[in-house]
Amino acid sequence: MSLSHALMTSLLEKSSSGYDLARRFEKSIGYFWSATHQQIYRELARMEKAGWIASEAAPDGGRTRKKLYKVLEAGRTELQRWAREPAPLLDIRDEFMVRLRADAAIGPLGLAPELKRRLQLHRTKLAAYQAFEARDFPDHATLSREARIQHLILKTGLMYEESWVRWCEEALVVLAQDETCSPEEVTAPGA
Amino acid sequence: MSLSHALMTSLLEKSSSGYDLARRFEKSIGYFWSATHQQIYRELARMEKAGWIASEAAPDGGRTRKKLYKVLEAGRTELQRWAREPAPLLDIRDEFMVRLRADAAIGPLGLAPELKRRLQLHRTKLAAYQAFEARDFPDHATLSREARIQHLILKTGLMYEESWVRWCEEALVVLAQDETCSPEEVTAPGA
DNA sequence: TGCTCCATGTAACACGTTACATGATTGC
DNA sequence: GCAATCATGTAACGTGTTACATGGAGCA
Repeated sequence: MSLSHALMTSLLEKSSSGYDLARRFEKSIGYFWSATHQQIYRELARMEKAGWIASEAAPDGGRTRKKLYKVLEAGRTELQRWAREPAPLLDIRDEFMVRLRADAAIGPLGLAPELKRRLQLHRTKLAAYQAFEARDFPDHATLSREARIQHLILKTGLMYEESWVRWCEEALVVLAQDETCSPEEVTAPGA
Repeated sequence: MSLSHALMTSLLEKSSSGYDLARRFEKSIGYFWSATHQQIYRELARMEKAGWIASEAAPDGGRTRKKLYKVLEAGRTELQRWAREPAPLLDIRDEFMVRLRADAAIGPLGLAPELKRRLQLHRTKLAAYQAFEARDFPDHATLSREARIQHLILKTGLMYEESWVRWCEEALVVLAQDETCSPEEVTAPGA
């Protein structure tokens, strides 16, 4: 997998400890790629063993156990090699689609509340991305290559959330045509 | 996880063997949810043990080893219970985004060819979905509830591929501004 | 006879998730 | 002193992936 390469990319941007990486993966990076701290520690240990990264005690005079990881030349080379490999398209694999199929197969299951919850979550995320965009990419012409690529990545999230917001709104209309009855009233046709 | 529930939903639509399910997951369902035959056999065995489904020899007079699985009442109940649980939003976790970040961090890596390949794949999928839509949902008003939900699911795929096609086209423009040099000319800034 | 497809399965491993554990530092 | 947060780790388990194995059916 590529968690190791995601971590190295993050370390190239800024040398960090496992703990810091875990927090970054919960926040900005985590909007596009999530990982638990256990995954991260495990992967850091492997990468150090492989000679891709090296750690040293944090420059705090030994007051904490904190380790600072930095990418070695071998790691940089590996990242370049890997980046040129073809990347698999991610598949959708959305559990909610399975639920919709089940709803179609065995009758109204009362999915509207869940759909509303999801719509709300997507709207929240969209607003967060729009705020990022306004803050970090205010002008259009004067950006560096690096900034333009980071903007491109952010636009993936914007595109994604915009699409889901529209889709949820449409789905609510479709479900509303049938779910005038409450979920409690549903009976299994095969029962 | 919900592979078991995806399989039960599929079995509700049509009682099948593991082999048939595997082929269906490679095709229509697999556009939204993929699974290998090993996963499927393992999951079918578990579900039979749990009393959610039952198997019998296929009605072919014992000429093949084929087993026909069908959903039991306990399985249907479980599916209804599960469908009402909140479903996690799927995260993006796209390896290509990591590659783009790496490209931004350590300089042009020659991602354009890969991007073109992905654009082509998305266009192909989009065309396939559009063909499904034209074939299965030709009119707009006279559809059953089940058909309207299945149309909704298909529209997820359409939305998804349309978005990616647009994004890839935009990304190509961004990368073209810098990748006038060939990948071979790239040197690592830190070397 | 040999090839391909049908049909099911075992085994080993990689990755992701969850629970639990440990000890130090910071702030009240 | 106590709680929260920092910081790292072990263990167990579930799921997904890959390789390999088995044997029958249909066809040239």
